[in-house]
Amino acid sequence: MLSTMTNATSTTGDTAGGTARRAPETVQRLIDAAADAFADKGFHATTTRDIAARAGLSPAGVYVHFASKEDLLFQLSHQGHTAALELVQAARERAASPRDQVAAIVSDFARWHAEHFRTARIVQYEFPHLSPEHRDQVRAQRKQIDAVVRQVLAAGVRAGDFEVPDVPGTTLALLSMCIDVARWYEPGTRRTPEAIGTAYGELAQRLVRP
Amino acid sequence: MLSTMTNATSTTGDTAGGTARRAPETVQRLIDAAADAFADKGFHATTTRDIAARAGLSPAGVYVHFASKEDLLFQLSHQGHTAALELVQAARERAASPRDQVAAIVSDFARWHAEHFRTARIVQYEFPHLSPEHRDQVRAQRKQIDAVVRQVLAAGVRAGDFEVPDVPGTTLALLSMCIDVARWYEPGTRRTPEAIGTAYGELAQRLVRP
DNA sequence: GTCTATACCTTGATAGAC
DNA sequence: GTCTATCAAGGTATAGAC
Repeated sequence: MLSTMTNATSTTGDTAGGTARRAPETVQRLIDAAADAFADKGFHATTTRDIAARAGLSPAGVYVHFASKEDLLFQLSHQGHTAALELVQAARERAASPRDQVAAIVSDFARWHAEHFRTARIVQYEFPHLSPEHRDQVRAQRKQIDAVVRQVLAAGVRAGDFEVPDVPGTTLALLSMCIDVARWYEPGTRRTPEAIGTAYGELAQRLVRP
Repeated sequence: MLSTMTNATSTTGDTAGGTARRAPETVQRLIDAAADAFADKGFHATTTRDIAARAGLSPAGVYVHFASKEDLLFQLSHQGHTAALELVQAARERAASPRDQVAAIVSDFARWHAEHFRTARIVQYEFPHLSPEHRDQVRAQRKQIDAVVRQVLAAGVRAGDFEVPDVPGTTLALLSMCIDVARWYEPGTRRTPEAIGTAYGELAQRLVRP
């Protein structure tokens, strides 16, 4: 799937069959360090020295595992989108009716953007700083997330459970609502991530009811 | 109101009574140049050299009018938030009933985030890069926008036109929906800014109906 | 109020020993 | 696979002439 990955990072691709055996531990530590740094200061304001230090490596140590700072951002974005997609798919499978599916998906998606708001901010807002090739890959992941919601809305309309004049537009609006949580949420916000999720799930149901 | 403005930029404050007479033309040209540059590359990736060049000045010319690059970001953010607030207030005054007011506000706010998506992105997503003092000032402007929507929702509930279990939460969700337009919109998107506005206004009405 | 020139610093990334 | 040392480039901001 990630056939255009750089050599420097192809060792991360052990999700396929577990053939890779070369210590991916440092790689993940670097990704986590980058996530912290990018979340604190933004992609461009973060130095590779800072990332290396947070991971307990020398500045040069980064380049053994990643081709560039941008490559680090890509791996991080890719992991984040994968997590989000799996979350949304799991929510759909967990619920039976379109009504419950919409609530489950929106609830979990919003909650994820609150709980992981640091990662989510990078994933959503540093996207323009990816290279064109990496942007394309992430865009493909985003389309998959969008497709899940759109299909559920369409199913609900077909079943007569929903009244949605504009399915693609409403899909986008629902996802927007959740994604924007990452922008405004911070620890100590009035509501917990769980409460935000529940509230947004109910808002979604109100929006699509006939 | 902007009493804590830096000296370097206080000449911009001629909105009060028109007492300032010192060519604010170059100042605005610099702000516009910064807007273009920040939108293209982000705040931190933009160089002061680039801003100066776009405004037709030497690198040093910037510092006659602004104390720092961050100061430029603040002026730009402040102008953007002022425009957005005025837009929202105008929409409320234009409509009579809470139902029409919600539609007008959400429609215009969403449309603004599409039409001015370059400015809006800076305004919304470079916010963390403002200095603490400047962040406070912008936060105050945001609260004013939020208050307008919240009051309209509350009025609609009182009048029995709306059913909104959670007024502050729904206010936030409606604004979120609109703000996120700036993230995904780009010229050539399926729908025009006007169509997006209309669609979002209708979504808002669906969301709050009893 | 704008320029040229530049100080002074940090950046991303590489070379080569171990 | 990690280090120390370092490069070339480019960063913000200032000094001082005009």
